[in-house]
Amino acid sequence: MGTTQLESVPEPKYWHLKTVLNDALDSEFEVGEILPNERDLAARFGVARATLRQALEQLELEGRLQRRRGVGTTVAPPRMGVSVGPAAHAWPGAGRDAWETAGCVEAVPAAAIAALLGTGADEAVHTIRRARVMRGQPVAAELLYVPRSSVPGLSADLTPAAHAPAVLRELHALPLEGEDRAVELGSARAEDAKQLDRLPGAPVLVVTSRYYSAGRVAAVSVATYRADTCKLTFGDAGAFEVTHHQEDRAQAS
Amino acid sequence: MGTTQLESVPEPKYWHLKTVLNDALDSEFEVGEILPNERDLAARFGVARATLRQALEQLELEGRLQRRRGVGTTVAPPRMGVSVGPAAHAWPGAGRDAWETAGCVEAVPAAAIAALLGTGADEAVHTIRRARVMRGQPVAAELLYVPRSSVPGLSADLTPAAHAPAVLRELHALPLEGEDRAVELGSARAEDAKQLDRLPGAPVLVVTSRYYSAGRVAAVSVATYRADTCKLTFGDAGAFEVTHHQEDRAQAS
DNA sequence: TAGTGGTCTAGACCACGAA
DNA sequence: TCGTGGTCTAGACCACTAG
Repeated sequence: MGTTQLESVPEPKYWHLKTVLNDALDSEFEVGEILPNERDLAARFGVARATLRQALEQLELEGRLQRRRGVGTTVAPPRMGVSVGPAAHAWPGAGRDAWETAGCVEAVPAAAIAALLGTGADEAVHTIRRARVMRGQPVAAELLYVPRSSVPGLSADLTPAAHAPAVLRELHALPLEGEDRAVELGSARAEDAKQLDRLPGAPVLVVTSRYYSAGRVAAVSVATYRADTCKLTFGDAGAFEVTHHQEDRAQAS
Repeated sequence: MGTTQLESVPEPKYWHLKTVLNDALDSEFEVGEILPNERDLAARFGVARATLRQALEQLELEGRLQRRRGVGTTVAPPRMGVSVGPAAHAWPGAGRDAWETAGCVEAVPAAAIAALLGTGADEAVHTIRRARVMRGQPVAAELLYVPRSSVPGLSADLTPAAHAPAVLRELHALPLEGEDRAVELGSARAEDAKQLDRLPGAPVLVVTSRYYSAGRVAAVSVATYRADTCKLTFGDAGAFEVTHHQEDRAQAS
């Protein structure tokens, strides 16, 4: 036939639904506004609830929606730009960063962490758990590993409350020579999820950083950022001022 | 009662299933090996196929599995470390990077891109579509936006084949003063998905870069990386040599 | 207690890839 | 043609939040 193909690859329902909802969010809803519940929405669009949920899941992954059990689905604000350095080479937690220390223990890290640190397989290191907070929301859960050899001046007996601050103080006194970073997609484990106020399995951006001093790795940080609410920024120039909504429209066009 | 709670928060089946499968992948399967099909696996674990798929989806998101329609589910190799600069300040595509130009047009970009570039809302810019290939696999689809004012020396009439190389040549001749970067989670649109050999909606890491020259934004790049197969690396030090499997075990411990 | 999202089931059909 | 993963349905029950 001489006619053009109408739809050689028929679009899945949930994909079309996602587009429709995305447009509706731009034109008919305000940030923070609550959507109709899933059963009503599914009925309104004439699909099964599971199909609707497939569309909602994608929109949540893209940071357009926020869903909370027992509450409802709300329109998410634009993603927060979160600087993850290297902003004028600095030790983690130095400066006026909103990091909150949640605890500190000395423990043998996982094999992969020990490999990054260059420590022995059975060597205990200072392990500091921290939370990063922006605009009153937790955005990241971090585990900071500091070998004992990096902070030799540490006094032997410390109260739990004094432990983390003392390690950080010693660490910040070292000359920082360089840093390394890697970013990959992961899913939140139970402990991190709790700290991030999300369910286990929520998508996160895992940032693994190595800090160098005296030609060695002086510390390693594994920080898991909420992928739905955060946009990680790198580099020395100013933060991107474009809003998330504009970027979405850019992608859609 | 004086007994401790057994499970105040009962673990979802798919979550437990994911753990079991993850361990099995480490101990009983080789990279590239094909798993039993979903119907058999579901029956073996005594769950519905949808529940099994929920576990498989998470494992695929974490880069442990690769699923292809009509073929089957295979054990994925460790994620590739992909450098996304700033590696000795360089224009995109300079050096021996495995970028393949797919096309080039002059078009008015989306409003968000125009805002990043600082161009007028109706101003056409050179738009180059490229693919980044590593180890024979496509890892990223990129759109590179170059305003006409950044490459004033460009001859007016160019054949389509000569267009992109000419723009890149002019761009690389400029002095690069700095760069900006942001990383966020997104889902692949149809065009990018095709280029990445994935289905639309596949999770991607969107890297937005601004390149500065003469105090202005000389080019903007929006690159979407396959989130399942890529680990983005930043910084000047050598690449992380830890394998993905080790990292997974580190997370799990 | 009522209403929300989260989990789970047992089916069905479709699109794709390989033989 | 056959087996695979991808989509979709119409239910059900559970966990959580708020009033």
